[in-house]
Amino acid sequence: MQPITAVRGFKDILPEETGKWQFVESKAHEVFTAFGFREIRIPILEKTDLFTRGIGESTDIVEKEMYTFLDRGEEYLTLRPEATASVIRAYLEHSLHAADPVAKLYTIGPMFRRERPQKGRFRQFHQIDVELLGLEDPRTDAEVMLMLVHFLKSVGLSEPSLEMNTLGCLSCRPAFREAIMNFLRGKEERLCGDCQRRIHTNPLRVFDCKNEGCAEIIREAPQLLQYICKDCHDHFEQVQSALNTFNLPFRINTRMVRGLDYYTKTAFEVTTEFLGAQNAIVGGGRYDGLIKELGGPDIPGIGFAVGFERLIAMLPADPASFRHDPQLFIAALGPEAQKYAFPLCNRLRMKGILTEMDYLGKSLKSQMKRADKLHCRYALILGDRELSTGKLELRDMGTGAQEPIQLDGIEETIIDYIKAR
RNA sequence: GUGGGUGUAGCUCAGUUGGUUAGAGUGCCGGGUUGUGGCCCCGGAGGCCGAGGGUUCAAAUCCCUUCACUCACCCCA
Repeated sequence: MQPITAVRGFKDILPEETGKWQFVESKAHEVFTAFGFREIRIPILEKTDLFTRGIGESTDIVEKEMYTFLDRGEEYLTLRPEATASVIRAYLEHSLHAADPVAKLYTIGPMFRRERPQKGRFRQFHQIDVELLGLEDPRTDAEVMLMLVHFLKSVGLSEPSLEMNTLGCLSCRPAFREAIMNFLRGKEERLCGDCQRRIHTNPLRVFDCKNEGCAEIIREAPQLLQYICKDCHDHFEQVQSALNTFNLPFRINTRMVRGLDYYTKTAFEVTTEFLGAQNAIVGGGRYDGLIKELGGPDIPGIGFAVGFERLIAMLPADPASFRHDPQLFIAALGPEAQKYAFPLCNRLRMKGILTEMDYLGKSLKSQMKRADKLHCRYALILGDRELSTGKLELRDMGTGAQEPIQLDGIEETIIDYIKAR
C-alpha cells in the first residue's frame, strides 16, 4: 500500500520552521498595529465572481490558475488566489465604509494558485496582506511603503530594494494602451511569441519581457509618463517627495507592470536576487477603481502582499531566537524520584517554565544526553540519594557547573535561577 | 501548459565495463563498570535501490512507460 502524500505544491510547515513563521507573524502584528492597522480574518473560499470581477477576466490568475469547482451543482466557488478582493468584499458586506470612511486592515493566510511549482512558488502559499481603504492622499502611498520597509527590516532583511512606478489611472491609461498598440503594430514578427499574444491581451506586459529582442523594441516605445494625466503626474511626484522626507531609498522602474488589472497610479515591488526566478517578495499598489468595480461606492485604496514563504527563505538559517528550547530538564532516577518529578515538571510548566523529563526510566547518562540534544539550559538531577538528603543537583548545561539546591522551595529556586540568566 | 535535471537507509549521498548477503557519513537506540551531556571508540536497528513492464544466465546499473520531486520558461507574492 502506497502511503498517502500531500497534494502537489502543498507543503507541510514542520516544527523546525514554525518558529520563524511565528516570529514573522509577531513582527507583522507589532509593526502594523503601531501604524494603526487592524487584523481582519476572512474565508478561504469565495464565490468565483468575486475574483473574475476583481482581478480581471483576462489575467492568467483567473484564466488558468484558480481552484474553482461547482458546489453541489449550485454555484461556482473558488479557493482564493489573493486576498484583496476578499478584504474589500468583507469591507462592503459589513458596511465598514459607513462606520468609518477610512479602514486600515491586514490579514495573514494561505492563497491558492494552480501553477507549476518551483523555487519560491507553491500552489498553496501564504501572504501577509495589507489594505488601506478610503484615502487617496499620496502621503498614504508613501506611508504604506515606509511601513512595509520598516517591517521587512524588523524581521531581519538588511536593505530591502524598493522599486516603484506609476501605472496611470482609468482616464489616462486607455490612451497609453492605444499608443502602445499602435507602436507595436507592424513590429509583430520581431517580437517573441508571447509578446505577439500580449499585444492583444495586455500590451503593457511587453515592457517587462525578458527577451532581448523585445526589450530593444520596447526601448523606443512611448513612455507612460508622456501620456499620463496631470492628476496622476502630480500624485507620482508627491509620493516621491513624501518618500524622500523619510530618506527611504527607492528606484523608479518604468518597466514595472502589475499582473492584476485593478492597479492604478502607484505600483511598487520589493525584489531579491536570492530566490532565482521568483524574485518578487512583495507586490503592491493603488487600486482606486476596484471598490466601485465590486459594487461599492467610489472609494480609493492601496495595499500590498508579502510572499510569506519567500520572506522566510531570506531569513538566516536557525538563530536561537526562533527556537523555544526547554529551560529545564528533570533527570529523575528510580520510581520514587519519578513520583516527585512528574508533578514538579508540570507545576513548573504552568508557571511558564519550559520543562521536560523522561518517561522511559532511562539511565542518567541517557537522560543527560537527551537534555543536551534538546538544548536545555539546566538539568535537575533527582535520585533517591537527593531525596533522602533533601539536596538536589542543578547543572548548568552550558558551563557544566553544578551546584546543590534545597528540596524545600525548589520551584521558587528554579524560577529564580532561570530568571537570573 | 512546455522544456531540462534527479529519484538508493529518517537526512545528505557513494555504488566501477550489468556479476554473490547494497555501502558511507549523519541521525536514532545501546555500550565503553557503581548516578552526569557535548569529543572519541565499539555495537545495533533501519532499504521492494520511486512504481510497473521489458532485455539478460544475472539489473540499483541497459531499454520503455508512469509517478514524484526539482529547476527554468510562463506567471506572480
